Amino acid sequence: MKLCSRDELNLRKTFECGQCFRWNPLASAGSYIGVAEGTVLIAEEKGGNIHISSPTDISSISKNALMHYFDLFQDYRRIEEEICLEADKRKDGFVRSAVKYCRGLRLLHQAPFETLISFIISANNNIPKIKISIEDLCVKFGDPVGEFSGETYHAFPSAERLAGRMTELEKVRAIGYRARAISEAAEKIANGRIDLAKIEQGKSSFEEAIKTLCALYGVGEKVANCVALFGLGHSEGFPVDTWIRKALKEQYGVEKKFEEFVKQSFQFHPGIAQQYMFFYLRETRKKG
DNA sequence: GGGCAGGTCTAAG
DNA sequence: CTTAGACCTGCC
Repeated sequence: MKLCSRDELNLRKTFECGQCFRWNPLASAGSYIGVAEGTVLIAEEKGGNIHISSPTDISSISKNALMHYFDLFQDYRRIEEEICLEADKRKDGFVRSAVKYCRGLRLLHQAPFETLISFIISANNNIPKIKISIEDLCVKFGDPVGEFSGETYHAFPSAERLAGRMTELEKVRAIGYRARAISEAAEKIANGRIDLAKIEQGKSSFEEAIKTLCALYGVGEKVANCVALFGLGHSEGFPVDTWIRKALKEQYGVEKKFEEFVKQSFQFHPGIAQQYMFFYLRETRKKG
């Protein structure tokens, strides 16, 4: 189905900016395949538009759901302007450059549990290895949801599926010591000790969401901010990782109390601004 | 083969 | 409250 104009959504930037780990490029240029909303989906550009299809039955999935998943109900032109206006006030050319570079990048609304586990895995790790672990996790614990080009695709496993499976979790490729954090999080969610739905945007404050997430073993400030932003819809999320930390130091001379500075300086769409900076940094400074 | 990777935990001042 | 070390493991 036709989703939107290609001006509104850039697939490469959206899928490769580091917010998600399960969308991969297909052989046909510019197309991506991934599992989202419980289905195998293919995203491609056709005649100036973005189309979504599926090798399986896609009838259960509404255009509305996809619009929400790709954050298409938001006006990114206006968001970009507001970020730039704020940046201009402090003569911040760096953010303006990042915004310009990232046009078409959208923040996805990803499944809360998948986001939580994915970013627990991301700690002290690198992207290729994160993807290996998540893929292996899905193959070993997730339901098969479709095939394409001779390959089977799997859904992200539920908390119930992962709870109490420590021994098997330890065998997931490249997982290492993170198995314990995944196991504990899955158990707390499966038995209702923690309810991710209750800390989504609109149902709890951002601060409450961060506090709840940080109570989980293996979840610190950075991971909590990623989960709040990418999985729970909290636009205030502003993950401070090694790249952003370096930028805050180089661009603004900030070396500590990042949270304070960020709250003061990025009042408009902090999460989107952060993702723009992150992707801009990574793309322009690959390997030094 | 040592070092690094979208950090977090723990122990100690 | 701040800070140093350890930490699974695939890849360079």
